[in-house]
Amino acid sequence: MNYLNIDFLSDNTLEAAKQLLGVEVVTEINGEKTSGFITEVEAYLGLSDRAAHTFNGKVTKKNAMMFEPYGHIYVYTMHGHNCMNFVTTTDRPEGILIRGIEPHQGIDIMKERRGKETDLTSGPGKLTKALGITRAEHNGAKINGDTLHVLPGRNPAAIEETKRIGIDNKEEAVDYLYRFIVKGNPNVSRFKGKPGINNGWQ
DNA sequence: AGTCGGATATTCT
DNA sequence: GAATATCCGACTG
Repeated sequence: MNYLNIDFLSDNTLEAAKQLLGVEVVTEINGEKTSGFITEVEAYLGLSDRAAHTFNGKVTKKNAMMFEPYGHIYVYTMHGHNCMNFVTTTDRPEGILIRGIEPHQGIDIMKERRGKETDLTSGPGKLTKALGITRAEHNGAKINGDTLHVLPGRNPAAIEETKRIGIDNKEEAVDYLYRFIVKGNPNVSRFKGKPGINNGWQ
């Protein structure tokens, strides 16, 4: 398979986050293949970012994976949901939260896992469930390893930058424009309005 | 269309 | 015992 080269995750996390938009994420679990194109991401910049789990270099058992080199996957649970991050850089605890994808392969399987027909992957907890991402299987795994890989996918027509979601009590960090979405794609958190032409893809 | 609150489970203090 | 990078249904307008 021609997996996507992920060396672009090694340096600048904000740039890497934008480049992830449109990338196809594929999981294959018990022979069931599911995938989707990334539509929404958020960057978390380690030491200096008050909203990050690793702010000020805090290390816990939960966030230890953020200190691994780029290409590792960090999965944590909260409120009973899993959230998936791609770890970036080699020397800093930075990463990118995958918040939304557009379903592509195995849509029927996703509907079954989600127990509903719509809004399959428009949020970080939703897409991990649709793709079958679990802490036990995927935390600490590597991108393009046994359980998850990425393919080139599509290109966004335009990228929109917004404030991040769900960090209202993080003081100055609430204003950072570290959330990137495919403009006009409905598979993102709190989508309002009408989808753009071709769902915002080129 | 927008806001609100309860459910939820794992980790950390 | 508190906190949390969420989700969904039930309200109101």
